[in-house]
Amino acid sequence: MTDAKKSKRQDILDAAIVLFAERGYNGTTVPMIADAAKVGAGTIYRYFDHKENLVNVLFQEKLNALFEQLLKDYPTDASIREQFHHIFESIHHFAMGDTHALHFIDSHCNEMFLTEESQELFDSFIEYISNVVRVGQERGEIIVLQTEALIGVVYGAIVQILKMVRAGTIDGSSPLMDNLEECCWNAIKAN
Amino acid sequence: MTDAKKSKRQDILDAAIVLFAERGYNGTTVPMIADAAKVGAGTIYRYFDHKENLVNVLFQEKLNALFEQLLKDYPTDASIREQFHHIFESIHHFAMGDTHALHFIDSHCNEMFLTEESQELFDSFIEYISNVVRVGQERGEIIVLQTEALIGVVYGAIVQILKMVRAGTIDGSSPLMDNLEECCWNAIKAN
Amino acid sequence: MTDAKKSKRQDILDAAIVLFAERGYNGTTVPMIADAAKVGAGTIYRYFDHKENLVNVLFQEKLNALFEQLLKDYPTDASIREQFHHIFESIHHFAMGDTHALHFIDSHCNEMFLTEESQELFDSFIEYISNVVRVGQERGEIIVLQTEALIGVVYGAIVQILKMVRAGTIDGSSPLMDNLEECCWNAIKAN
Amino acid sequence: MTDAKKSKRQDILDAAIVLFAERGYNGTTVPMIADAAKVGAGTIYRYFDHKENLVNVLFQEKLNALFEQLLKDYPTDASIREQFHHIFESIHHFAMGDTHALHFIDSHCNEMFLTEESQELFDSFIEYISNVVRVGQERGEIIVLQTEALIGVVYGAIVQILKMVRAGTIDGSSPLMDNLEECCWNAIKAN
DNA sequence: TATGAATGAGACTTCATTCAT
DNA sequence: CATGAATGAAGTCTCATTCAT
Repeated sequence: MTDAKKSKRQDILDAAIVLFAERGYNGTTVPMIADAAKVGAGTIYRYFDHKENLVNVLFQEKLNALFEQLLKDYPTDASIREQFHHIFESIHHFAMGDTHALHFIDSHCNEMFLTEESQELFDSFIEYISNVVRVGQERGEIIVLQTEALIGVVYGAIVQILKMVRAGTIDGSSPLMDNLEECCWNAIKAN
Repeated sequence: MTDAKKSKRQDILDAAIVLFAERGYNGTTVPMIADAAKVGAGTIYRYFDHKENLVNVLFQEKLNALFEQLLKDYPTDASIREQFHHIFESIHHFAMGDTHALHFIDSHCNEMFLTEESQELFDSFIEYISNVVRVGQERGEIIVLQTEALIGVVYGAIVQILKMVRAGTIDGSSPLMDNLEECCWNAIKAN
Repeated sequence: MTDAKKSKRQDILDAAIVLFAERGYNGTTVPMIADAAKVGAGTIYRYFDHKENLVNVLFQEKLNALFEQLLKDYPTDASIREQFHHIFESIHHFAMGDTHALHFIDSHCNEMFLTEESQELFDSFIEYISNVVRVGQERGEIIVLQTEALIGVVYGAIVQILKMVRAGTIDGSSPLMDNLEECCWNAIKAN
Repeated sequence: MTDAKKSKRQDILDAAIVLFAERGYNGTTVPMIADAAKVGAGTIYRYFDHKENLVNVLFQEKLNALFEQLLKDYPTDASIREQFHHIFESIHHFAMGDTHALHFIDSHCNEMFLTEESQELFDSFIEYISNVVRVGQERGEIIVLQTEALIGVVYGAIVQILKMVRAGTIDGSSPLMDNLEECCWNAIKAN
């Protein structure tokens, strides 16, 4: 009771993301979630139509949170390098604050149980970054190669780094992360 | 009988890897595999003790194949840049020849149903590349940062690129891939 | 709801013992039990970990009930003949009250799926009777032959008689049963 | 090869009876039998239509063997006591020569997979002994009680004794067995 | 004749979902 | 609202039986 009484709905989401991140959607049972959330199994169905609904709600909420983080104080008028810094830092900050969210998003973003809405949201997230890359290419700050490919390089690198932070393989604090940001930038910067 | 007489065991493995890559281990049922392999469900159990055994055999076979590809004509005495080229090209070549294998490996390498043997094989694969990075750092060809982190950057980038090739988002042929190799190298090269 | 609200657990046990007694453990399927108990197949697994657990619980419950019957009003200080009467009557009474229990116990007491606990319970039951025989031998009331063999004679005879009562071959009411008790006693009495 | 090369059919029967006696019909798989008999699983189906056929053939062969043993040198004109001796000895001898047969017969004689023919054969075996008891009752050598009940006492006792011999609990050699025969006789003799 | 790989029906068991309390 | 007992469809796995060799 120290922490107030968050709504059951939130308890369920909080329990589910940990399990989905660790065991995957199909490896996680509804009773597992209920136990972890300390609610009855039936209660989950008061808040979510079914398991697929739950995972989609979770996916969208987390992606929206990441998106929000990204848009917060976005340096629209800054150089692409500075925008890149903001993006990297936003994702990093997001992953630090919500240990399982980024891994959950990445490991579920291609699953067939995602609704069109979920997929579109993910696409729009990628698209947002793509635009930055495209502008960077136009401005000569970023190497001119197929945009999607560059996104892949950077997205893949960042997500992998943060997975390793989550796993404890590497440390997620500033000095190293700043250097890794530089690495990622070096991968796509012009020249 | 027109085409050949591949063993049923291979039919099963071939069918399973596609399904595991597309739907994940837990999202794939044994009857699905049997149907795709055009064998009876019971036949699968002649060749594999259980589903977990099947996924582990597959994981190890594919990882060994990747490893072989990597070791084939490995330029031990070349510069780290040339070794990096060989590694990138090997993985690329492997992914081109076996569409689902790399994605299967990457999406299952942290699952709890992998046996110790499977995990150790994966670790030894990562370790092999780590050593290259380490030597590169000693020789001043690669930036000096925590080795694991650099591996993460490069591994994440490569795998993500090849996932996108598999998905058809980007084209896996030479000119682009050579450039992407350069991008990855730029991420970790000294200076 | 007219009749009472026995617990599902008891419904399952009641259905299972009939089937196990009639068809044996391996000849009885879980769906058979579920149908007979008028519950869903899954319900059985709320109360019992697996089929083996169910048969062991049943074995121990019935054996404990028989043991209780045996110990109830046990004439510790009476003659061995009187103790024998009590034993015979207890088993008879038990078999009359629970048609399938004795046959179930006898036909499953050597099966490999019984846990050590189940086997020990059965052994302790036999041991209890053995002690009576031993004392009878010491007191000169019972013939001096290997105790186990005498137990076999009497146990085999009683169980077979009660199987035949169950099958309807013979009638389980007093006059005949009293005579059969005398027969069994005659088999082992001294002189 | 020391022992000649018995027919495969016999190998199968020999392997099957051991397994049926130890694990029951339903607890024994056809591959188990094939392995124990050192034949291919398919071979079993050359000699027996199906598993049920096998168990019925076995049941009838063993019962016929027991019957033969019983009829061999049967002392038709002797006293009932002497006939009883012959019966007891025959069964004992049969059980000694074929370790698993009696237990197999007893533990399968009420199963639902027995054909009518098998059941009738068993009934005729019991009937044969019943007639002896009946004559004994008429002659005043055996107590006058429902014949079936007396059969039950004696049959139950004998079978249980021989099960215990098979299990090694008691020793099946002469001095003890003669005494146990006397016990069984005492159970049913007149006065 | 003998084999054992192959099959698929059916066994045991799990789990998403419902519903009486 | 919340629960968790109950359900049965569906999953994993076994095994009696067939059939190409």
